[in-house]
Amino acid sequence: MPPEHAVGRYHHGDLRNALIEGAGRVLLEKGTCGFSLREVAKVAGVSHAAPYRHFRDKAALLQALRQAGFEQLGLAIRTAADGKPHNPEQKLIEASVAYVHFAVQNPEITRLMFGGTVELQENDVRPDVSVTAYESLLDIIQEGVEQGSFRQRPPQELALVAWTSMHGLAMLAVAGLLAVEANDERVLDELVRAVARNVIYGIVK
Amino acid sequence: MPPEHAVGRYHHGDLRNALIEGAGRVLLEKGTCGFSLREVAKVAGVSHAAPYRHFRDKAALLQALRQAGFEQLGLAIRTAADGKPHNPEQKLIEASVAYVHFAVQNPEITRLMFGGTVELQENDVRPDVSVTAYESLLDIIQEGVEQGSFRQRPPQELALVAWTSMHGLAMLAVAGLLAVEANDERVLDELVRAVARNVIYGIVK
DNA sequence: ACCTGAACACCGTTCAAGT
DNA sequence: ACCTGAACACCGTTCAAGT
Repeated sequence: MPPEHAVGRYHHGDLRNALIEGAGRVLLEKGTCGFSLREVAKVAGVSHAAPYRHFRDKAALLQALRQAGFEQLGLAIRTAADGKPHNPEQKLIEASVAYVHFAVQNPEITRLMFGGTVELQENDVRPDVSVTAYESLLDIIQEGVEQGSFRQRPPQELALVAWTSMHGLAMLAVAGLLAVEANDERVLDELVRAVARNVIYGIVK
Repeated sequence: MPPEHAVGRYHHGDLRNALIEGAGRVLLEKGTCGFSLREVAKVAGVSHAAPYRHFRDKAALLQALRQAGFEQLGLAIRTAADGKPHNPEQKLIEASVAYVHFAVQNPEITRLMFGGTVELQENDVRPDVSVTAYESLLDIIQEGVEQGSFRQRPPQELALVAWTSMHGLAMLAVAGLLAVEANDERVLDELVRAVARNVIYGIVK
């Protein structure tokens, strides 16, 4: 008789969530390449074959982490943009800061999300989730175009420019290729704002 | 007696270059995570222990590939910018196209270069090489600032904006997150040009 | 229904031993 | 000086067998 809220011995309670949680920890300390299903199983206190009852394979478990990451990032962007009553320009800047923040604070998840290492299985993947960041930007841009502060161009085009630039900054920061000390949050924030302002106001005179 | 231009049997000729060459092929078909030293050895026709005479470990071999990638990319950018006698704006656009082209045509190398998977060993790595792309852009920007067509801002700031945006575009393309069919070169080129133009001319009216 | 243990074909790395 | 083969501690995945 198994129930009674996670009984004395292992039949487990609910593995699956324990696996996802453990996978997050393993990913954090080993990185995407060093990530091992056997270690996740050990962390969760089950045999190395047990995870296969809950995930088709290693890639499926990583996908779960990836999806969660996309949702977190989307939320972070929207929260930043809706924070205070800004004009579209300021919203765009705050969204950029949030984007880069997420990346720098979750480098391994970010690599997993955008590295293309995990093959996006055609099956049960909703690719629109991965594009949530872009869509949040699109909303801001649309507002700016409508109220006339942005150029009269297709919003998708402008949103791509904004996405592209904050994504590049995030990726360079994660890769450690920015001259800035990435751990100094103040300096990084100012860098992000400077880049975003330049994107908004352009490079030419 | 070993010499006489790579004699009959294996003492090898010059392994090391054979390893680098084989490693490129293995990386191409297996990706950074699937990349295995034992397979490289097999491809080169030697025992799985032989590579250790020439590279400290697996990471060192990958580093060699990474360095080569940075040099290739830098060259591609400079070639594109110097191609025809452009003004700085056009140079920037052509450099962007070259950057994204390199990424899309060498996705695994690009991931290796910018993924941060290989720990940059403090030792014999010249990190400036990795930044060659940025410096090529800096040259173009400097020219634009001096002749007065770009804004009167620190060239490093403007170059970071340009780098950031083309890098982001390249990374999104490699990750397969652009709505565009990445194999349609024409469409991708136009997308790159559109983004670069927007960066140059800004988003606001 | 959920988990285990053994098994298979792979890894990276080291080290004595061969030429 | 350069390479091999065996050995060790790891992998992912499968499958019969246990509760």
